Amino acid sequence: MENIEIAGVLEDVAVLLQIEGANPFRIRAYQNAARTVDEHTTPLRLLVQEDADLTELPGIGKDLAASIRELVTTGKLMLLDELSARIPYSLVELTRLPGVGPKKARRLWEALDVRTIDDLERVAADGAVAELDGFGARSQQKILDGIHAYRRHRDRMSLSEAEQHVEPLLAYLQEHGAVERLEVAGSYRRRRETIGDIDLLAIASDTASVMERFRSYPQVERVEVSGDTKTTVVLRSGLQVDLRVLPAASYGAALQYFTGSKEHNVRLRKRAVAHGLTVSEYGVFRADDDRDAEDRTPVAGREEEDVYEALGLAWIPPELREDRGEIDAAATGALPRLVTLGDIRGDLQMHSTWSDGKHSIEQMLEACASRGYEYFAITDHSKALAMTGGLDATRLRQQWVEIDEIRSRHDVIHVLRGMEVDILRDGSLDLEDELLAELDVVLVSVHSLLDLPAATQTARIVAALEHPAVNILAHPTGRLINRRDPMQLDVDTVLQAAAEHNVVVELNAHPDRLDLKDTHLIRAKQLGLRVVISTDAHRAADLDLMRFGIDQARRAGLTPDDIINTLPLDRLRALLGRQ
DNA sequence: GCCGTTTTCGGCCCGACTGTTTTCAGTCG
Repeated sequence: MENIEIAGVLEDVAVLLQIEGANPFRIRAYQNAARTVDEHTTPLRLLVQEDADLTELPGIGKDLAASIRELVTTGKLMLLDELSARIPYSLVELTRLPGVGPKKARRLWEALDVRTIDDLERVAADGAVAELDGFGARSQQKILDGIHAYRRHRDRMSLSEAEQHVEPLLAYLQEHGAVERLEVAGSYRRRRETIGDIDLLAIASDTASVMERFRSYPQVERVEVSGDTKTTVVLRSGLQVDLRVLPAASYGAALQYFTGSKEHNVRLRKRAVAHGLTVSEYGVFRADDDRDAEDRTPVAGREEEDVYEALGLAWIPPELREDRGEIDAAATGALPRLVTLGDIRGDLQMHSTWSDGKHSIEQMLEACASRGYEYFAITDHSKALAMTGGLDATRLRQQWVEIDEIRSRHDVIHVLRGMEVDILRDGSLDLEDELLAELDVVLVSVHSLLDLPAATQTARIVAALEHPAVNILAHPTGRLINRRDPMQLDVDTVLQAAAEHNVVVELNAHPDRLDLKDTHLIRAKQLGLRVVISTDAHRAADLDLMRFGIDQARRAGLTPDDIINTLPLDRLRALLGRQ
């Protein structure tokens, strides 16, 4: 059982406990444990095998350690069986509908025998929900709308897609004269790979007219909530957007609060309490200040930096705000100097017309040069990927002739001879050793047989990494966000093999891939691995996707030193030299 | 159910909005 599955079971237990009306702190303990498990970079099943002490993990005590052990060894959890004997397990899914929480799920079940979303849709359509105490016609309609939306938008939107909806909205709001300041907070600002909804914050001289303009945005499909300080709309794209208009004195506190994450904020508030302070979206206040809210004088709140400073912390970049140790680092001056787009000196994965790229090597060179790069690698596919026009030995040598000719005409930017070589079924490489030895940079990756069993897939990739010519493992898990799950793979074993054989792991910057993901990159860094951020461009414009890779790298706390394509060419070449 | 530079018991983060309430519960972030 993988960590994500264990975490899922613990989350379900928490929901069932909520429906049952259990002690809220016990519920929170399960939620916290689920998160710890989900974020843990090594599979807990390995720790269980080694008989490691699970109570060393944050939020895991004696009972939860035993539960995890039970899940890993038996695949089941007695507690869950007991709970689902009393409450239908399917009520858990019901609580994922907007407006339906544990209490309402229970009421619907007890009064109307609703167990599934389909049940709920039927009784709501019949009008039975509106008759229940605590429900009405509006909440019944909201439930029906929620079911519709749930089925339509089960997946979170990718960050890049969300940007395409948010940027025009920002421009539209900025045009309004009353808007003095406007920013996106939430997971969008933290640059998470997918976005649930959008949190906008604004300072405005005339709140009501800004809210009116927001509600009138042409892309608004419906208005969910509209009050003095907050309006929520749903755009035609299905994206929910909240706008909060705030006084300038609390803007920084609100920006901090609504940027989150929730876990980061919980940790921050606990720290505040320990310092005799209290933090809310209105500011930092002294805990002993018991005047009415509007009479209190904030210690800080106007700027986000002030909020952190009041708590004895350096300002923390939003990408790090996931409660993964960043608050301690900010307290001790140990925050990493995160990589930026400006640190990048080249791009080490892209395709040309020699295989499935849309532009010639010369055109890619011009595009890289215009982005200020010192070098780039042409890494067309190998022959196993016939559908992409993958290169065999003969055509690869022909490509090198063209590269040599191009090199002779350009001395500002350097072209590296590379290839994205397919890893075959048995872990061998799709190119002869003599040619591999003549390449400047060798990427290997899996494009076929993505559904092998985990042990087989892991062994296949590890075997490829053992080949002495390999420099980079490209898009290691093969996932496509919201479209294709990662390969069944023991990522930790693969990373350890990469470390052992001096192979660099790729952070594929394409927003549909972002592979490796942030937690994997954190683990890679722990193992001392180096990372390359590459766009995998198939056309010149794709080179601009680099920034999504930078976002993801920053979320993992990576610095320029962790990333090989921040190196100047001579040091990069030395690093890529045969091991 | 977890946790401990006051603690092994007694805490555990905070506020807005909605709908159905006639003073507030539930949900959400």
